[in-house]
Amino acid sequence: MARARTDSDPRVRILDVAAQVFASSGFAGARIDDIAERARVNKAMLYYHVGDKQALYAAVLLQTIDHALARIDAALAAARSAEERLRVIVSTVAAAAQENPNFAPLMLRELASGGQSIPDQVVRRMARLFRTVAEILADGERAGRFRNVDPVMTHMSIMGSIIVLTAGAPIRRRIRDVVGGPRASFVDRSAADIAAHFSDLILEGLQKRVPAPARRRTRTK
Amino acid sequence: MARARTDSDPRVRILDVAAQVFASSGFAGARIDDIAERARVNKAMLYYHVGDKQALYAAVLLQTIDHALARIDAALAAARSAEERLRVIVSTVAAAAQENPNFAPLMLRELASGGQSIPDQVVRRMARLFRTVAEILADGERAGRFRNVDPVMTHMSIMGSIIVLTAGAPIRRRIRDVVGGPRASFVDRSAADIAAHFSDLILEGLQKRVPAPARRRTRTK
DNA sequence: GTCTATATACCGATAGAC
DNA sequence: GTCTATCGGTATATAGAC
Repeated sequence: MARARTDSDPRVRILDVAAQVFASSGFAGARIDDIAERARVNKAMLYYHVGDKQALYAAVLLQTIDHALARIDAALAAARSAEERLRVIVSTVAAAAQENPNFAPLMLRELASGGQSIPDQVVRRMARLFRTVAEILADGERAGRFRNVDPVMTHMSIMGSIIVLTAGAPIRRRIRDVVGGPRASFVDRSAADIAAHFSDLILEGLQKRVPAPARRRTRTK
Repeated sequence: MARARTDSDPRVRILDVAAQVFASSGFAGARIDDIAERARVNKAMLYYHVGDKQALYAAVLLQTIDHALARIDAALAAARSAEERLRVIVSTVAAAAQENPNFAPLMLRELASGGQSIPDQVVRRMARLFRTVAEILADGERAGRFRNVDPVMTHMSIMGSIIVLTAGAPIRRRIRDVVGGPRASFVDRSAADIAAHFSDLILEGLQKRVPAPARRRTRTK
């Protein structure tokens, strides 16, 4: 025991491959035979080590979100102001999503099925992330930097945008082929791009601002 | 012919039920037997009228996005300024998503699978919506009302947030049960709520503005 | 712990009677 | 146009030898 959990560990390979297959085919579309073959283990061994399909899926979800949250925690340790902390969250989630291509699809599929098969362990981790963001928003508001916004709406807007932006690359590519020529920078977005543009957008949107010397008319409605 | 396409039309019932089943179970998880039974048609009749599973799925996607786009077009006809037009898009998409509970899950699942099975017809409609939003952003920038932002990022941020916000209700409910008590207004969000909060956020984020004078320090914790 | 072989069930699609 | 019956393929899961 205390064996290094490297690629030589069958369970590590299985979870790795399973994450990939579940992400691209969904739970119902994933094939145990496929996962076993690609992980170079016998199918019976897969059942022996991880259990049935549901258990495998739950393990994949837990591992995926844990990895992302660990990154966020580490990055958040150094951040101070509310603006900075929010920016760190956006850039770290974007980086984690880009680094692990399975993250966004897995979350999107769970979102689509109403999160019925999300284990409680995973829900607790999601709740922790929400609490963190809510605290940041409250801090920023107390400091007079942020407007008063609904934390739930804001948190889901942030996470939703990052995840959709990350997972949207293939569809953007198809849309570009229809919209027309090789429009510059239409498709390929690095995590840094996504983080920069989006945290700008959201931070501008949150910031308390002087009603702008009412040029002429501000609102239309 | 020229028969009214009401519930008495088997094809209408089939597409209706299929949208629901594909939305909640995904393509691989959907069962033809299930769809046929719930649409009260014989399975062989389903194949006779709509074709195989892929054709049925494509028809569902097309019908779903067409219905949403028709609403947007109608609502957009009356809007003038860039701000107003963007607000109309946000509120109409939110309303359409809330009204048709299959819309968000179907889009999320396609997003997760990279849109491989989206028919070209549907891609063209998505491209048209993108073009509309891009024009609004360009108009607003020309009028000195919006900052210069990337239209692709912005469009996907907007659509992603609305869709995630709409589809996120069940997961919010699960998170609430973990985060704690019946926090007011944590879960149930009307389309109007979503549209109002989010279009505020995005419009503030886009607006050209004078920054607020920094108060003091930022941190409480 | 590892693999082969198989139980068991289901699902998409169609043939063919009426 | 409508239905029954069924083919053929494939999926998860396990039994049992080694």
